[in-house]
Amino acid sequence: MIEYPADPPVDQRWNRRRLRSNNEWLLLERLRTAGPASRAQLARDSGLSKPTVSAALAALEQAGLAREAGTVVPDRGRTAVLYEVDPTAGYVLGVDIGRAWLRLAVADLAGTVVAREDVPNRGRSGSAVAEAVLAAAERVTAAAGLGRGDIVEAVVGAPGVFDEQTGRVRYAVNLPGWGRSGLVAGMREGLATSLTLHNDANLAAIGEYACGAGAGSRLFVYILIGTGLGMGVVADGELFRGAHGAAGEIGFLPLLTNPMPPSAPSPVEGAPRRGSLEDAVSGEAVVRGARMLGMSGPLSAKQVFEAAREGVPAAVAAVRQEGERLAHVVAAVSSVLDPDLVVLGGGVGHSADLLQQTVEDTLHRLTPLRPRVTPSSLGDDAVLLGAITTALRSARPKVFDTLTAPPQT
Amino acid sequence: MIEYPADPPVDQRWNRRRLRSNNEWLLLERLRTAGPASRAQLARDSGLSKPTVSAALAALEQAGLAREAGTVVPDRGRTAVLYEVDPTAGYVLGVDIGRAWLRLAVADLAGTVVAREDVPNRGRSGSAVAEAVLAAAERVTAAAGLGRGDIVEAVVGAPGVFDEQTGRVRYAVNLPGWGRSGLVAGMREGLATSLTLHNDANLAAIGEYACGAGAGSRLFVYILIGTGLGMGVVADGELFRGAHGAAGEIGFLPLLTNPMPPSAPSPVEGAPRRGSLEDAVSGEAVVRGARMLGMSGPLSAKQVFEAAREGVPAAVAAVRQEGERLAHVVAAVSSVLDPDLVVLGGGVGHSADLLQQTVEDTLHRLTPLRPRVTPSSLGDDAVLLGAITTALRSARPKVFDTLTAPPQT
DNA sequence: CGCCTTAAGTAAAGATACCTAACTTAATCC
DNA sequence: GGATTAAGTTAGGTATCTTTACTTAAGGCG
Repeated sequence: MIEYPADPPVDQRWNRRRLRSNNEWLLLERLRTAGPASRAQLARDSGLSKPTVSAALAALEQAGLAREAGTVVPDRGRTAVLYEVDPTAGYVLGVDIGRAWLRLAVADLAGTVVAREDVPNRGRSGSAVAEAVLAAAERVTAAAGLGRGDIVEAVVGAPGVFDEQTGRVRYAVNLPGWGRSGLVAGMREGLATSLTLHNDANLAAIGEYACGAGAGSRLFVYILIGTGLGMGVVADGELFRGAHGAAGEIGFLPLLTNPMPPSAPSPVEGAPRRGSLEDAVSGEAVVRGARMLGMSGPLSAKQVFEAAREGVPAAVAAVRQEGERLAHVVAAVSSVLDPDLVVLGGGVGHSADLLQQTVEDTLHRLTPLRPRVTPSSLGDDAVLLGAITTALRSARPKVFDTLTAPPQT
Repeated sequence: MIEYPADPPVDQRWNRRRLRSNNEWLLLERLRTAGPASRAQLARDSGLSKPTVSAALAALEQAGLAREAGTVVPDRGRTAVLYEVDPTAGYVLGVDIGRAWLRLAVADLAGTVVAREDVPNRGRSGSAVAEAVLAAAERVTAAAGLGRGDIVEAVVGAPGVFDEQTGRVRYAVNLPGWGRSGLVAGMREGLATSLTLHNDANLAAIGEYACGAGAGSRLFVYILIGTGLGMGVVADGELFRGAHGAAGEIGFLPLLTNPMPPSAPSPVEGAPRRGSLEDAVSGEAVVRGARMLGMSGPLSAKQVFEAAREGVPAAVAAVRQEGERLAHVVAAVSSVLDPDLVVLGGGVGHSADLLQQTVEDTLHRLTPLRPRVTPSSLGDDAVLLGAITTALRSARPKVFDTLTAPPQT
């Protein structure tokens, strides 16, 4: 690292000096994904020679990145010493800023959650949310027995599209004041770590892909139906962002769905556009539909679904209509992206079992490109787990670089 | 290559033995993308030392992959010897199977077309097309002064989605008999090279991205509007395929467009589904729209556009309606993918200048996510150039591996 | 119990490909 | 014609990997 210019050219990564480091990284990744293994085992699997593996593992152990993990006695021959990744080499913070709840969790490098806190969030405005996040982050870090410096990376999920250039959040329809500039910068400063803000539907997609119903899918789509309507796309394990990070903002799809009168005009800044798909498919639309079909009294989407489960005809019909509308969304998305799996999540997604049949039947009518459609398996934790997964992705190489860097003079 | 197992594990690519080879590859790529350069220049740019670069270039020249390209006299100092990629180290074949024309071209490794042939194709059925392709490939290869063995890679573009597993083409709506099994295998055998079949809209997208209007776009969408309706998506320079290679089959979008009566029932196998978007937006729909608005006589889409250019009111109105329908397509695609550029190509795309204003105005009404929309710049050659680009991509590493492989005993 | 077999792990020697430093070559400038 | 500058080469040194051969530690067996 010393003999090369400060800003090494691209080719530099191929240089011999990095070969050692690269092999160490590959061995560490192998340990992480394939579990504990002996040095001889690693040598066989990686194609490296035994002496090389021994040397690399000694260096990794020295750096605090790997550790011994017991021994195993083979059928014949000498006892093998197993090694595993040391998950305590670094920690990450995940935050889910939802309309009703703030959820925070600290996880170690293996992804194990070591502390968690859920805080009610209803009614808070932009800057109050940012302050509440900072306070809760402080508490949850302490609860994990950690200090600030132990958090290598923080990832925050929230509605809207964050624009790195202006430092503002766009399309954050359901969180008043969240679009204000400087909020993210403030949080970043307060946490004193690398912090990134992501769209909640995108993180939920990653969460569901990494630890939920989406595992192993080649092209995975997560549709978040709740207060608003969002979508996250994971292609070959990578989040699909689009040119401006706004991929999946399907609230603006001009679709041919069954008739649904627009919501009443609203003076609230940033409320869903009347007549938009978001307005026609989100939770509140289910309520409107049920009212049109004759239900009365104070209603929530949840109550409509419960009534449908009990067989109340108007509720059943309202749910069927919602299923048909959703099928149009799935059909549109499928014809563009060709996913093999669509997961329905969010408030309405919780009742996806009620919707599934209608969605599948309608889909059959609409298009020959029909992906599998299933309900979310992580429920309300999808965003939080996605935030942790995303944070781990950037934290792991960062920790590796830090701990294997040559000692400074 | 000899000391390692036949099927080397993943990590193997990091081994020292491959370091040399990798650096040679990187230097070659640098020569290819940044043009001729001296060895000292390459050393500065790549971060490798002068002796290493000299040795690598000697090996590349020996292998026939690079060659001297004149000299240059700097302001002061010794004359530098320039090197460039040797484009004659291998050739590729690109084929565009269109409804009206077969287009074939042979290009060298630099992408320069060295022979080309266009053959009328109207009225041929599946197996006749395959035979015509083989015969024309034979002729065009000979015209380039090459034999079979010189063609390293062939890429064929055609409508429909090719399924590697069954060996059949699906959704090839406008090419009767093209869905028959074994056609691709037959062509592969007849050409005696590695041959792959790709969707025509996908290849056109790659062509337009690599050498046309899409250059430099982060997320680029090409919409092919002609006999049918297709789309290709290029994200960060890579084609986006979807889980089953059917991404971009937007003929099945359930969209809310202005009214357009479905085409007359057709007994032809595989004709566009009546009432589908494909049926409502493709070239033939423009004709139907014009008839509804009062135009009569034998009409083609081209003629309607020409009439609109001359100001015939019914034609102008028909074109405006087509523009509105297209805007819905662009709006839907944009809300899912968030592209920064949409290029309109194919027969209708040729008249994109007439459509552009309407598309932009309608888009404005529909959504805040508005990508740039421009007409194709390659016209009818987009598919062919995309095929060549795709073929080059796999041919280049293949040629490199072949020519740098250690001599067999 | 000691010896054989087997497999894990280590030590020493050899190979490769890189870097640095110093040199040679070839051009311009004065 | 010599100084200067930059291209390219030669020679020597170093890091990292592989190979080969060895040591260590376990179980099986006569």
